[in-house]
This record gives sequence, structure tokens and C-alpha cells, in this order.
Amino acid sequence: MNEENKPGRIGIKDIALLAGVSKGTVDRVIHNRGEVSIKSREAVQKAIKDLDYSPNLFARSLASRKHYRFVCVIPKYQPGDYWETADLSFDEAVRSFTDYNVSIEKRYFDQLDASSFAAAAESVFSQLPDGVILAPFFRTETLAFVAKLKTQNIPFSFFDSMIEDADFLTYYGQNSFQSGYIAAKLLLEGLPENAEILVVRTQRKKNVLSNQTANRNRGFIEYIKKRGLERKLKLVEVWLADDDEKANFSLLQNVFSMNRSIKAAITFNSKAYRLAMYLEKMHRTDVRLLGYDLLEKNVSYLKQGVISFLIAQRPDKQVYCSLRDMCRKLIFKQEVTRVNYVPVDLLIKDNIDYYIDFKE
Amino acid sequence: MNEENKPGRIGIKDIALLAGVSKGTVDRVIHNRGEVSIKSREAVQKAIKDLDYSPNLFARSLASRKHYRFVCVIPKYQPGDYWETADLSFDEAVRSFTDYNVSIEKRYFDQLDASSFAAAAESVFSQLPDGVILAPFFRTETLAFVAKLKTQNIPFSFFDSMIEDADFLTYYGQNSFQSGYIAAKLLLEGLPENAEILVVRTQRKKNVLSNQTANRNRGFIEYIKKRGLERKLKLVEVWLADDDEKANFSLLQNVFSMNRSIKAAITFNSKAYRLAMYLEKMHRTDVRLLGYDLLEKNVSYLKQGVISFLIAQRPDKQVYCSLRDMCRKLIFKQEVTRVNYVPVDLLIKDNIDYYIDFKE
DNA sequence: TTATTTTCCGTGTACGTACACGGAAAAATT
DNA sequence: AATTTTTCCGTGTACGTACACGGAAAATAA
Repeated sequence: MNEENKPGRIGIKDIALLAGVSKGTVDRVIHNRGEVSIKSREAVQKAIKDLDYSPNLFARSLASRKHYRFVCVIPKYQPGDYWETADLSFDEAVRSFTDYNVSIEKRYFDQLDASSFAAAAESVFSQLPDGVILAPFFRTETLAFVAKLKTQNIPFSFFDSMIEDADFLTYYGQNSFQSGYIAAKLLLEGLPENAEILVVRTQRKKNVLSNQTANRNRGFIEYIKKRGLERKLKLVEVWLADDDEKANFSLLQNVFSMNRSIKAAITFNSKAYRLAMYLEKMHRTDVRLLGYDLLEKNVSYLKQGVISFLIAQRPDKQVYCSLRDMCRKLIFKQEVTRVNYVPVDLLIKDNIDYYIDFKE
Repeated sequence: MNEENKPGRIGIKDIALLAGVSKGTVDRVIHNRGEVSIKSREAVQKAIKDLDYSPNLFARSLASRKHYRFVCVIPKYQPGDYWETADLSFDEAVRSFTDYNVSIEKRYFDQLDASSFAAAAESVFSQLPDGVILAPFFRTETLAFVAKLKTQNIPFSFFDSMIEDADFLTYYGQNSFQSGYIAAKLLLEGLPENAEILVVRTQRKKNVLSNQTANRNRGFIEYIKKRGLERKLKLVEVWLADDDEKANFSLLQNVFSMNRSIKAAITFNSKAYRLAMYLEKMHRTDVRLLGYDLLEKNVSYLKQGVISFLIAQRPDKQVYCSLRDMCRKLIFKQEVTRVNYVPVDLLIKDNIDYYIDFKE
């Protein structure tokens, strides 16, 4: 252990000395809150440059009396759902920033109910936060929400999906069009001609299709067109229920008996396990299945070999980075990148364990 | 901006108050450096538990006079090589920790020369560091080195590869056997019978085969055996030179004319671009090529479609996590996980950009 | 000129922790 | 009982920064 004096970190008192002023003046220049003569300001700025000064962020937040409150607006979920990861990641991420005097609050909404989103959004204003992070599910309601945020000068960030023409601070999410394109490539490469492809969708009372899901679908179709596979493959669709396992089973029985050449299947939402359950029960090992997101059940079927590919989108990183960038921007006045696409991670039976176990 | 007093973070003075002692005593208990009566100690420990106190790491390292010096022992490299990433990542990583009074120094050795490694290792002792991070290239020399470190009570961590029976603090690296297995799966799936597989190796003056490369090779063979492909495929080997492009070209000309059914090729080191260069020049689009690591040239050929797959191993994370864990252990006395495998990341033309561009 | 305002800037304290110093109380020794 | 030693613990200062306060100097007004 090297106990000697730490190698001279240069602080404001050093630049004060060099500039021939007091540290109070240096501080005024740094935070440019005026009351400094031009001469002094320039001397300080020169000293800052000459000594290559950078503030000690620890000391800064120690001394700071400011407290930052961020609000996160995210969907409600069932245990094991995709959104659980995001939710938990917020808690984990905020721990990295508590020493910067940061805290978060959360508002939940129903993914299928725009008015529930609007209500959650409205509740944000009861006590004005310093920033908002949200998953923008409903375009109209989101636009109204962020417009109101703007009048209050409250910055906001999107994650998961994005509304391009809003004035967000950052976006973190996957390029879902591209991930659909990649899904098609993985799923369809090397399939025999005239194979049937099963596209599994979810029954909805209301006709809501999330941005992400719709875009994956578009990317998927794009690949088919680009490769001229429209007539070489046949797409078969089936709509499964969220909760009625029995009904789904007979639906699938029907589909598979009507279409004898199904060689591959895909779900654009995260519920690949619903089909996997069927395939496993029927011992259908001849269907290549691709799904999204590392739900526990998906992972389990991947390991069993029922699901061939899972595409992941690092929900934890999306959340962490969103929060981190909000801190960078608001607390440390640093610049941040507006649009950030997370990688399209390809998981197979053989690399899933390392992916999951790796704790950065 | 919420300027009100920060929500009462509890510090040592709070537990001092509750325990009815001074903060000096609290500090003595926390760092258990004695000179505290049993009664006081217990009162303090109870207060710590009751108030759920956790130290402010910022304040701690601000007040600390200790300075930590870590030494990194890594291979020399040419610009663009795999090891450049690791080297640069050390610089980047240490920036995250400078405010914790951490600095690093580096020692380079020749990958092909064990005595050069030994010399680099020996030079570490000129000024005793607080910790060492190294890529253990030569088993014997490494064991000697870490034995000496142990006599000096200097902790050390491995990255890239690992020597299991050494008393290292952490290891970060890829399971190269498994990554070879996966490579085989990606490369060989769906190939026609009697296809020839080209295995590209590197000519070496001395017979050194890195751990990683050898293990990938073993994993590759394991897949072939497990699938019973020994007789259905034929492996063809070629040894390319590191620097003689012209000689390599005629070597490859020869190999491809002798073996007319080469449908796939692999390199177990990071130099896939050397074969890609040839394939591109000869317009051979019928060879599926898999390589390792995101060297600029590899990435470029991947994007062009000459390389079909690249397997990446997050060298930047390996380095960052090694350094971070050393800080966690030595500075913050936290526990760390000993063996950490990084994910086997699968990159194709279509997802490489997002992978590279994503800055966490 | 004197009084008043404005501009400018130095001093001091606080943030939560580490640690040196020294003093009081208790214990041991004479 | 007086002295010495040991045990225990409170006080004070420092880390680098933020910011309040108030004072000196300069500019303006009387």
C-alpha cells in the first residue's frame, strides 16, 4: 500500500494560485455565475487550460446540496414478463448514482390502455421532477405528455421505442426493423423451397401493435422481399391468447394439421415460449423457432433445443444508460448522444449461459 | 432542480450520535483498528445495523491518503492487432478510477518469447505495486512470477486466459473451448456431405500455440466428433505467414486447386482477414468463413460479406472488469467472483454496426 | 468632497470520511 | 498515595468542491 501523498491532483486551489485569485473566484468562473472581472476570468480560464484541470466529481457531489429526482414511466407487468427486467434494472441502476444525490420514482401504466398511460403521465406533475424516463407506448398521449414536460422545462428520455419528432434527451433501444431483418435471415437461411413459416401473434382485445413488434415484422418482410422469397415460402399466421393455454393448444393443432410443411416459426413479441410449449409437447423437433428476449421460459426452451434462436436487446443496459446519461447531462453538464441503438444479440443454446451469467 | 436539503443520508456522525460516542470511535470500529471498549464497539455496531449505514465511497476516497498503483503485463502488438484494444481499454478503464486514487503502469512482452515475458514480470518488482493484472501467456514463467508476487503479498488477476492452479484474484476471459465448439456449429451446420473445411493456421518460428487458440481448436474438433462428422467432412490445413502476403497467396492458390470442395474455412486466431483477402481477390463467394475478434480488417470483410461470422470476446470488458474488481477488493474490501467468462458474441454482417457503435 | 451604489473577490463553513494528536480515565506499578 | 502505563475516546484538520457572506475597491451619484 502506497501511503505517500497522492500524486498532485490539481484542484481549484491550484488554478487559483496560478491565476492569482482566490478559489472563490475560480468557482465563479467555472460555474459562470458572474461577478468576475474580465481580467480575472481570463486568467482563470487560462490556468484551467494550462493545468488541464478537471473537477473532482466526488468532491463536487459531496459538496453539492442539490438532490435530483427522476421519474420513470413504464408498463405494468406480470412476474417473468419482459418489463420486469427493465423495472428491476432501474432499481439497480439508481444505486450507482445515489451518491450523486439521485433518486427515482416510478409510474406504471397498462400496455393496452392509452388512458392509463395518460393518467400515469399526468401524475408525474404532482411534484415536478428533474427529469423523466419513459417507454413511449402511445404516440398521441406521449406527444401530449412531453409537450407539457417541455413547458415545465423538464428533460425526458425515451427507451425501448422512440418517437422521432419529440425533443428527447436520449433514446436507448434496439433498431427493431433491423432485428426483424436479422431474425428472418437466421430463420429462413437454408430452408427448403415451399416451406411454410408460422408467424405467431397475440390476440388483443384492442388493436394495439407495439412499435417494436410492428417494426420487427416489417424488417422480417423486407428480408423476404429482398431475397425474392415471397413465392418460395408461405407465411402462415396464428393468433394465440395470452392466458388460455388450452385454446392455444387446439389452435395450434389445427394450424399444424392444415399446414404440413411448417419448417420454421417466429414470434415478434417476447412470448416464444407459448409455441415452444406446444412443439415440445408434440415432440416436433423439425421446426426452427426464433423468439425475442430472455424470459426465463424462453431461455429454458432455448437450452432444451426447442427454440433455436433468441434475440436479446439488453433491457438492463437501456435503462442504466438512460439514467446515466440523464445524470451526465443534468449533473455534470456533459454532452450525451441522442439516439443509441443497442446491439442485436444472437443467442443460441451454446452461448446463452455465458451471456446470462456475465455480470459486468 | 430540487435544492432542499438532501434526504438525510446517514453518516458516521449519525451513528456516533445514536451510539453515544464520537465519530472518531465510530471510525475506529468501522476500520477495526482497535482502541475501542467492547461496550462502545457493540453500541456502534448496533447503530450501524439499525440505521443501515453504508459509507459514502466518495467521501471516503476524498479523505483517503492512500494511492493505489496497479501494473498490467500484456503483449506487445502491432497497430490494429487484437491486443491494441486491451491496451487502450486499460487507459480508458483507469480513468473511471482516478478519483479513487488509482493509477496503472504497463509492461509489455513479446508473445513469442517466454524470456521476454519473464523480464517484463521481473521488472514489476522494481517498485512494488498494490496489484498486478496480466495475460498469462507462458505457464512456467507465469507460475514463477505469481509465486514471487505471493511472497510479496501482491494480489494478481488474469485475463484473456487462465492458469487454473494459481491463486489469482479474478479471471476474465472467454471459454475458448466452448467458443470453438460454437464456431464449428455455425460453420458446419447445413454443409453438404464431403465438403472440405479449410483450417487456417499461422506459421511460427517457435512452436507456440496460445491457450486460447489451442482450446478453440479442441472445441471445434469436439463438435465434429459429437456430430459424427469426422468422415462426412474433410479438414484441410494451411499455414500462412504473418507478413508475407505474396507467399500466402500462392500457398492458398495451391490449397484451393488441390481441394476443389472447400465450402468453409476457419481461423482460430484473430487473423481471418488474411484468408478473406484471398477469397475477395479470387471472388470466391462460395466459402463460408468464420473468424475471431473485431480487428478493423475483419470487420471490413464481414461487412463486405466475405467473412460470414465473427466471434467476439469483449476485450474491453475483460480489462475494465479486472481493474474494477481489483479496486473493489483492495479499496472497498468487497468480495469478487473469481472466474468470469465473458459472452461468446456472434457477429454477422447485419448486427456488427450496432455492436461496435454501442457505447455503454 | 462625501455618500451611495455597484462591481468584484476573499474568507469561511459545510459535505462525509480518514486519521493524527493528545487528553482523560482506568489500570497497573511503585 | 503517588506515579506510570495502558486503555479508551474526543477534537481537529484535511480531502476538493460549492456557496453564503460580507468587505474592499471602483464607479456613480449627491
